[in-house]
Formats: sequence, structure tokens, C-alpha cells
Amino acid sequence: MFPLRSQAEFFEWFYYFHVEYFNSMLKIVFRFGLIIAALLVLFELSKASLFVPELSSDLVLALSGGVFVGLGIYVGLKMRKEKIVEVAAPIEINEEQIEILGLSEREMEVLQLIADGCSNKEVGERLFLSESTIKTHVSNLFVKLDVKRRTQAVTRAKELRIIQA
Amino acid sequence: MFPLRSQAEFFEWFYYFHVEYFNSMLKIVFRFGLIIAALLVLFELSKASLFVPELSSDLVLALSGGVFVGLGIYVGLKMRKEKIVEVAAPIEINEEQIEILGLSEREMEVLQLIADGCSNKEVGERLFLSESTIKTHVSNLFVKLDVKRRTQAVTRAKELRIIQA
DNA sequence: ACTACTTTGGTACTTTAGTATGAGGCTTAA
DNA sequence: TTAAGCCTCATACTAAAGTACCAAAGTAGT
Repeated sequence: MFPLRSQAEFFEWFYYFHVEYFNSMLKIVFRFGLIIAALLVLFELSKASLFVPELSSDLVLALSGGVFVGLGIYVGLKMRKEKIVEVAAPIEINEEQIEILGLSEREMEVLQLIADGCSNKEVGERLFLSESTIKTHVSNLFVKLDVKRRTQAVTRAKELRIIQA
Repeated sequence: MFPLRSQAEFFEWFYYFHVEYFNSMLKIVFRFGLIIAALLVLFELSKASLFVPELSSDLVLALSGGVFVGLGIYVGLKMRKEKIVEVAAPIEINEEQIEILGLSEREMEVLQLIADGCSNKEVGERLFLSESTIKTHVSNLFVKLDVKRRTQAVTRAKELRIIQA
């Protein structure tokens, strides 16, 4: 049988890995490792053939092959799902960045409307404010975003994920 | 040994899969299947132990375990890479839509620069054209995109996937 | 109450954007 | 060759954007 001590060490090593890089891509590797370890045990059991001693090693291999294929399909599906979610999900707004830039609520409202293609006048109408006020807000926005034009402001805001893309 | 006929059938089945869903996530599954098949062969070879007959089955298991872990890491890295590419990759440009709208090459260049936040003057400087020419292009763009302002043009262009987001 | 900040609005001005129109040069297909 | 379409540039104009001030009202914390 697989030496227990080595197995334990194996898991220990993997646990270390897991803790060290928990939120990284190595999570995937860890998951993989676990599944593989489980499969090794399964394999070992099959080879021991306690219940069906007359099983040929070929059949065992075929079986484990099937298991691996099933695993492949499962993992493939799982990853695909994650992918779709990642791609299709609306980009979450970086509130922290808004804090850092010191953008007020009004400024954010104005920024969003500008990104929607509104003129200063239209923004004013939508927010029930005068065009003068909007101009003030826009000017302040430009300073805070370090840009010179509204188009740049929109691009920058989307880069910084502070408005919906 | 693993029965050759079954193995051939196995590959045939996988090939069918591959052709059927070539550009889908089942590509991953297929790749998985291939790797597994290769590993089964490797395993078989190890078991045959032609070169080192005194190898214990424990050691073989340990070795294959190592191989599987390596495989896990490799696949994990590979998939991670693909994911990042998919997420960060530039959205592919809808050439068909450009055709439909009847946008010329120059207009597309101007559109892209506008989206980057350039003023008409700056666009002109980058393309070695006069501001007048840019204004003409921009006006034509607005008609074709059915918008009234450059900010709207940018938003619309990104919606239609005719410029880089 | 004082301070700091946001929000609102204004005037006056400069710059950029956008419209309308015309026109010459270039390429391409009928 | 002629027509169509694109690219280029220009003038003259209107509209919108942007800057630089100032100022009052509200709000929240010290």
C-alpha cells in the first residue's frame, strides 16, 4: 500500500500550499491535488481488489480512465461556468477608488450622465440643476480625475471602475 | 496490457467529441482525455517494469502521484492563463457592423482617437490632417452612428463593438 | 460657534465642438 | 469617360464646453 507517512506529508505539503496561496490560482492546483490523491486511494483500493479479486489490471485501468474522463468533464464544466460569470458579470464599482479621489455623490451622478452622453444642459435638466452648477461639477471632476476633456473623464472613470462600463 | 481495440475505440469516441464541439469548452475535456490516455500508457509501462523490474507498486503509485500533481499544476496554470486572456483580452471588433454602418477606414481611425479622449485638433495632429478634415469626419460619423455628441458616439461605438473598449 | 466641505448658482470669457456648404483630388467600377 | 464614393481642406457660423472667478446656503464635525 501507499505508505501512510508519505501520504500525510503529501497532504501537509499541499495544505501549506493552500494556506500560502489561498486566494490565488493555486487554489485550483490544490483542488486538483486533492482529487488526485483521492483517486490514488481509489486506485489502490481497486488494485487491492478486496471485493473482486479476479479483476484484471486492464479493467482497473479502464475504470480509472473513465473516472478521470468524468473528472475532466466535471472540471471543464465548472471552469467554464466560472469563466462565463467572470465575463458577463457587470464590473463592480470600485468604491474605494471613489473615496481616494474624493468624489462626492453629486459629482458621481454628473459623471455617470456624462458617460451616458449627456450635454451639460441635459445633465442639468435630469438633475433639476442649472447648467452653471453642472459646469462647476464637471470642472471639479476634471481636476480630481486629472483630465482635460469629458471624453477623457469617461475613459478614465471606466478604467478606474468607478462607473458602469 | 490494455486491450488495443478498446483503446482505439476510446480515441475514436474522443475524436468524435472533439470534432463535434471543437470550439466549445469540450476542447478542454478532450485535452484532458488525451493527457489521461497518455498517462494510462505511462502507467502501464511502469507496471510492466521492463527496465526496473524490482520496483514496488507503492513506488509506482508514488511516482504516478507525482506525475499527476505536476499535471495538475500544469493544467491549473494553463487554464488560469486562458481565463485571464479571456477576461482581459480585447473584445473582438465587429467588422460586420462596421460594414453595415458604412464606416470608412479614416472614420474608424478618428473614432478610435476620439474614444481615447482626443480633441479634434489632437486627432488632426496625430493623423497629420487639418482640424477641418477631422470635423468633417466627425460630423459624418455622427450621422452614421445616429448620435449628436462625441461622448455618445464613443458609447455607441463601444456598444456596437466597433472600437476597443 | 467655528471650520471644512459640499452644493448650488452666477458672470464673463476663451476654447472646442459641431453644422452647413462648397470644392478639388483620388480611386474604382460601370 | 462618367458617376460614385472617399479624403482632403476651407470658410462662416452657432452651440456647447471649459476656465476663472465669486458667493450664498446647507451640513457635519470639533
